[in-house]
Amino acid sequence: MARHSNKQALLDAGLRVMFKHGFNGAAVRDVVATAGVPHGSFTNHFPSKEQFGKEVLDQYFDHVQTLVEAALQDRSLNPRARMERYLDLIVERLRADGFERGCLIGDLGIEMTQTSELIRNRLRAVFRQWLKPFAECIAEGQSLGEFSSDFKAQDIAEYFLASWEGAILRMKIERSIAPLNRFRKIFFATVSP
Amino acid sequence: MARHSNKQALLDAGLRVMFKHGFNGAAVRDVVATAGVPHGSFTNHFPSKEQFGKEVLDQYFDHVQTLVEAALQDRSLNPRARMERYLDLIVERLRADGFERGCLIGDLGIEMTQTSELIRNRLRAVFRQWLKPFAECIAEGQSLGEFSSDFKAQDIAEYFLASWEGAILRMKIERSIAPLNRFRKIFFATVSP
DNA sequence: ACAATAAGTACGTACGTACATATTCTTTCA
DNA sequence: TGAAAGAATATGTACGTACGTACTTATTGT
Repeated sequence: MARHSNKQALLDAGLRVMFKHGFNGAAVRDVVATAGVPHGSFTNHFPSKEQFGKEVLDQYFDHVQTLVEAALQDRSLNPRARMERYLDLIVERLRADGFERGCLIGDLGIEMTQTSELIRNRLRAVFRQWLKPFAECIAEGQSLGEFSSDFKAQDIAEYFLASWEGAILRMKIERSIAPLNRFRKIFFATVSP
Repeated sequence: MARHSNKQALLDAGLRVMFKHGFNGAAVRDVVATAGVPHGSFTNHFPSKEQFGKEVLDQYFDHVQTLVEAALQDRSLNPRARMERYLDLIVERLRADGFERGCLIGDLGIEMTQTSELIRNRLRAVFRQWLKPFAECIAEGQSLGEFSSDFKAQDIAEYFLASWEGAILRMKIERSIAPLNRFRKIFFATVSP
């Protein structure tokens, strides 16, 4: 497969178009035009638009995981600072998009859970995998006294990611960084021991 | 206007169809079929699908506001108990839908902020109005020592509603009440003084 | 009488997908 | 090593359906 195959171009374009118009609003014709590839390539590589969406999600989550690793595996930082670092990385990207785009995981979670079991099940697996390093990080933080031990580390991680998605939602509506900063400030202050 | 005019039937059906398929996935034909009214009624009452979506949102928010008032104006309860009561009322409705439907405000916030300034601006106004009674309730709770005074009441209210939307998002993916309960438990425990 | 609502149909376009064919890449064996 | 065979990818077009909206005429209510 070539370095920049049509399939890869379609996945990249799909991410961009789905970010802007959502899954239902992302027409296959828009995607192939954005990718600059002929129409037939879509049919060749993807049996359906639903499967295409699932693969776009997979690729997006791969990218998210590189950010998670970059932040949470930085042993030069304490657990809490690692999580703040993760938010830094995400905010950097959200700012680059003018706070117009959010998170594809949240976008598909809102739009597709009632119409595609394929994507809903993938999202469930994504969350499970996404949470794991955060739960571990928080558990370590608890043993260092950085996080309250009133709750299970897993529960705090779930609360953290879900609330973060809520903050991004509000960010999209306001097109402002304020909801993100508010979340950071209150979350870290309130989950301290 | 009759008690059950076609316009009202369309708004009701629109809410149902948009809950299931989102705005882009809600075809006008599906809406009129669900409403059991002829096709022309849609054109008569709404200049565009976008305007229709905005009116569906308005009506939905009217309903949300009745729940806010029912809970937050119950002076027999303390501020914190009033907010828990609000969550009770919402959870009751979410459970009735098998945790498949979420909140239309969040749904449109994810799907429409990049494609409809009409709806985005309406959502901004909705949030402003939605927050107000919560900020007042929290301020009262702060004076009673029920909420931490480390943050402005307004900021806690924003954090509360945004994080709640995040919990609903996760609920939709998992089709489970767990994310809602987790939010309640951790939020109220952590924003205590 | 007039305005508002109801109703049916039709238009031009956009949709996801199917399909036939051409080209490129990979594997296999003399 | 090199050519033939087979698989994967590339490409253009066409199909049947669904889309949002416009338009004309009827009915109701004041």
